[in-house]
Amino acid sequence: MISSRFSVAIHILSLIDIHEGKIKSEYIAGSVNTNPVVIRRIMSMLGKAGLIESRAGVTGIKLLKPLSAISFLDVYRAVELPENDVLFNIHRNSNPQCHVGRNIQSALEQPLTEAQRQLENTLAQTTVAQVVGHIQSQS
Amino acid sequence: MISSRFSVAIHILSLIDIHEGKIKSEYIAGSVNTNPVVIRRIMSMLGKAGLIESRAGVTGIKLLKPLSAISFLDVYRAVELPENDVLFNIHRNSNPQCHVGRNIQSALEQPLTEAQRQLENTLAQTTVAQVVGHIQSQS
DNA sequence: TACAATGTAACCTTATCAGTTACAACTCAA
DNA sequence: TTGAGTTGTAACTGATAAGGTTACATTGTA
Repeated sequence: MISSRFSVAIHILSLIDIHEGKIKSEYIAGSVNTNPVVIRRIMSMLGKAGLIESRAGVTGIKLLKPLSAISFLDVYRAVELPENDVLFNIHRNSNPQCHVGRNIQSALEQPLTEAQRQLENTLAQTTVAQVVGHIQSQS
Repeated sequence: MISSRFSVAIHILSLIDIHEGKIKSEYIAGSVNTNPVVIRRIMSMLGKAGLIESRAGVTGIKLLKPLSAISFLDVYRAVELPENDVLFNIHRNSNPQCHVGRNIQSALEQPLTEAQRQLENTLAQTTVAQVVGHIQSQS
């Protein structure tokens, strides 16, 4: 299952936008209902992905792109798939002396890559701005 | 990341088909390069999903459907998503006194459900028979 | 009846995640 | 310039899940 970091990250970005950056990690933690360090940890990933910027000692977070230019895929890539960007964990070390063991990996690669591509395609089509739009339309 | 159970399950089904069911868990384990109990554990899930049938004491596994009728989605559902069938873990317990916290969950539900649906759609379009076809076309 | 295979429970190790404490580094206002 | 307040991170603690392993009861068959 994809970790809750992903949905928390979208929550964080929405709050930054709505409060125009004048917000601290402790406030965000109060809205998410978790510890400020959890928030700062996720913000650190968003920062490394070039989505936000913040500075030690300074209250406030800057969005480096408008939310309409930040897709779910951008967020997903920022906080998930740490090393190899692969969704399906194909077992390695199959027995090369077995015909099936020798070829199973290459047989799985194409369809599973395609499935991941479709998932990412869909994630690319929603922006965080749409989330804020939905939230603002609620009472 | 989706666990390797999924790819191992496809490996198992391919072997059963190629050997026409005359095969034991120990042999499969040799091809996958793991412990027979790991294989039997996954076979148990495939059995509960109605894809295969085997009996204690009897060598051999029966496919309950032709591989051309077993999609990657069938296998995925058999061995992953144990309880709630949800791919994205949305954080619960957001602060209901915060406008964002109160509405983030409903804002995320629709796009994430759609993304999962697209992934599953793609998985539904590949069958395990295609994997066996690919393997048999190799040397 | 004895052998061989399956089905499962139980345990261990490892990895990841989320929560938490602690603290260094940094800003800015008084 | 000092002190309060904030961020950035390291480190530790469960909790949970996965894969590997041992052990053994159950079952069918030669």
